[in-house]
Amino acid sequence: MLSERRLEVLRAIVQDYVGTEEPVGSKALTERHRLGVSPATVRNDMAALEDEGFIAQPHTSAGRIPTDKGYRLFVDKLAGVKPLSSPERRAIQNFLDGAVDLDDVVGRTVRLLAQLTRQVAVVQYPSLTRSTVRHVELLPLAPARVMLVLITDTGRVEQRMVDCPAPVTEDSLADLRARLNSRVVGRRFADVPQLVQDLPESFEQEDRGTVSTVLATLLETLVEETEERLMIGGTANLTRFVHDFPLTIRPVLEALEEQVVLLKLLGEAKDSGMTVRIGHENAHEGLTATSVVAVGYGSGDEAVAKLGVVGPTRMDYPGTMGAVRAVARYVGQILAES
Amino acid sequence: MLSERRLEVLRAIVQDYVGTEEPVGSKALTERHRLGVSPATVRNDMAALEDEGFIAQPHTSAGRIPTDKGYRLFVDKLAGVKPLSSPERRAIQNFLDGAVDLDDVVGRTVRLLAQLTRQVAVVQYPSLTRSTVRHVELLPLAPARVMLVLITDTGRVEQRMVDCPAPVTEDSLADLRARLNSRVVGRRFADVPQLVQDLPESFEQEDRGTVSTVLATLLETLVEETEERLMIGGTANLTRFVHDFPLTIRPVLEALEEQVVLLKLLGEAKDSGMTVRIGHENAHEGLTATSVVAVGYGSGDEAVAKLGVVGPTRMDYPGTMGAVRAVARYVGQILAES
DNA sequence: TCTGGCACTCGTGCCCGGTGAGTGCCAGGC
DNA sequence: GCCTGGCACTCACCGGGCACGAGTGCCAGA
Repeated sequence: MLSERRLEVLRAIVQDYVGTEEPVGSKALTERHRLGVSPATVRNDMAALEDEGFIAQPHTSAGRIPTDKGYRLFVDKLAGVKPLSSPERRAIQNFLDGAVDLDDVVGRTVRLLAQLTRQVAVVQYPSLTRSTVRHVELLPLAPARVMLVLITDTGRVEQRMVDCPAPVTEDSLADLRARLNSRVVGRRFADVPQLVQDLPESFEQEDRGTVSTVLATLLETLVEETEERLMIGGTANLTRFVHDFPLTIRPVLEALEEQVVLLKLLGEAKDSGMTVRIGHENAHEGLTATSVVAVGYGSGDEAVAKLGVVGPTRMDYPGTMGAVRAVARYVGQILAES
Repeated sequence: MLSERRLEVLRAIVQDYVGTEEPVGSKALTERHRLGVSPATVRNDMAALEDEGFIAQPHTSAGRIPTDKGYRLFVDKLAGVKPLSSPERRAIQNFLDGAVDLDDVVGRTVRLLAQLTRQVAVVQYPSLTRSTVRHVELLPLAPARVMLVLITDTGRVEQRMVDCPAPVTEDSLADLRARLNSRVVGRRFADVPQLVQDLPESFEQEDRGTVSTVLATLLETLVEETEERLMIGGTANLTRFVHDFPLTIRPVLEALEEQVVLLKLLGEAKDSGMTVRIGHENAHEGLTATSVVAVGYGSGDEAVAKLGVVGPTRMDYPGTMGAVRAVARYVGQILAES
């Protein structure tokens, strides 16, 4: 195992490199940190750290930079989560209050997170299947056309157009609405399919077609593809690193445009607690130079969705983790209030 | 006025520069185009074009590149709109069909436009005020809490939570819903404020507070700030020009993140016909190296919103204009069907 | 009015040596 | 046994000098 001092050297290297964005040498390290030993000793420690694969030098006669493995050790053992300052906390609250609907909440959260971390922010809408049903509405728009509106306890509203096989009367629609709601309100969306399974049978023959069509549409909205939505922001922050990954920016932007990739990325994060994936730990090859910090959020103790940031592996992990966690908590509160 | 041949030279310069991304010289020009004259003659023409401000040279002993004024002349007089190939048309239709709701339509449109033009695509949601009301729904979620849902003929659905001053009965809510809808359904949202102006007066004293609150919320959703929404995509295409504007990419990304800027940009476009704004014609300083091609779209003959692309001034104008126009038409069709 | 010729400009690429940051190693000291 | 100062070595980076060539403007002649 590495000695205490060597870990300290690694921590110093990570901190300096994150700050200066330049390979750090033994002399600079002893000048900027009170390690209590000479550069020569640090050099020996650095050689050892390099043997273990925690740091590397871009070329001979340059300083060292942390490897993915080095960052991993730093995040796991050496760094805590830096709590936000109280002005920052107030700013978060002020910024998130006053959102008029869920789109607004998510939009503000993305901007806030991007601004706080100065990185690319990704916020997932509350998952339908993990939310509970607040109300299901059926609106007759034309004789054989109904709009289905789903409302969750997190404020998410989804609507679908339903083309019925036959004209529907106002009365039978009201009937369906009432019976549907009595079964599903307050239940989790994930349970809805089995809760409504036998519903068509309880209707008159003539309405069964309509009921089945409506239910089919309802179930379709719960399919993963349509139920998962997200918003991203702060992509301009990618350009902050234009000098050290000028062409790496492209695959990242491309990955960010692929909702599938992002959803997978967030999906891989643990449901509870914070997940940090560093460089090559990300499966997607466009993101091997980036790290992802993600955390679940929800109105209660259970996560209904995830949010996080994407940035270069050389990021301020303690600060980023602090901001991500704090924002997730506040968003949870806002959702619980609505 | 410029002679026919000089215009031809300008056209050739624009085409070559767009293709090669490099300043074009007199010799290369005569080799690649059948101008019927020698390089020396072309040089004289180029000198004249430069005097008039249509082209410029980045430095002595380099070829010429078009100026914003040169592109302007090219777009206005020299270039047509290039119609799409029929496979492209089919691809558009296939891609846009199968959208499940408006979000999906807009999302697909953005991706489609970005892919076709290989540039950044911007699509505005149908404006509320320019759409007509299909239905207004009031859902009781709690004794003194109502969800207001607006549905437009373009398929856009907006919802707002309303906290009422007093508990509302199911009956009075139904009453309000009925009276409200009878007044506004089929009318334009822009006219709604005056249509509902005297509505509270016709209610019992005890319900007036609730009615006013609901109406106030309704009117709030029509305020410009919340009513305008848009989606962008294809930002990864910006990196295609990383070698010729490596740091210019940042202000562009920043501008794209500012919804306000984008809305203003689209707002400046003409309601009917296509608008092309080139380089410095854009007021925003982050966008002086980019051009915007925008066009209105709508389910009928009137535009309900705009869409377009943002790209470098050195873009394929005929192709881009063709793609933008075609996509706008198809989106209009899709909206009309829904 | 067009053309070929010619001198000139100047950005680009390349080589090259100096500089300095940083390293690895080693002998000596605590 | 671990730490330290000293020392030779490596090599990226920087700036100057130089050749090259694309492209131009101008002019005389057709």
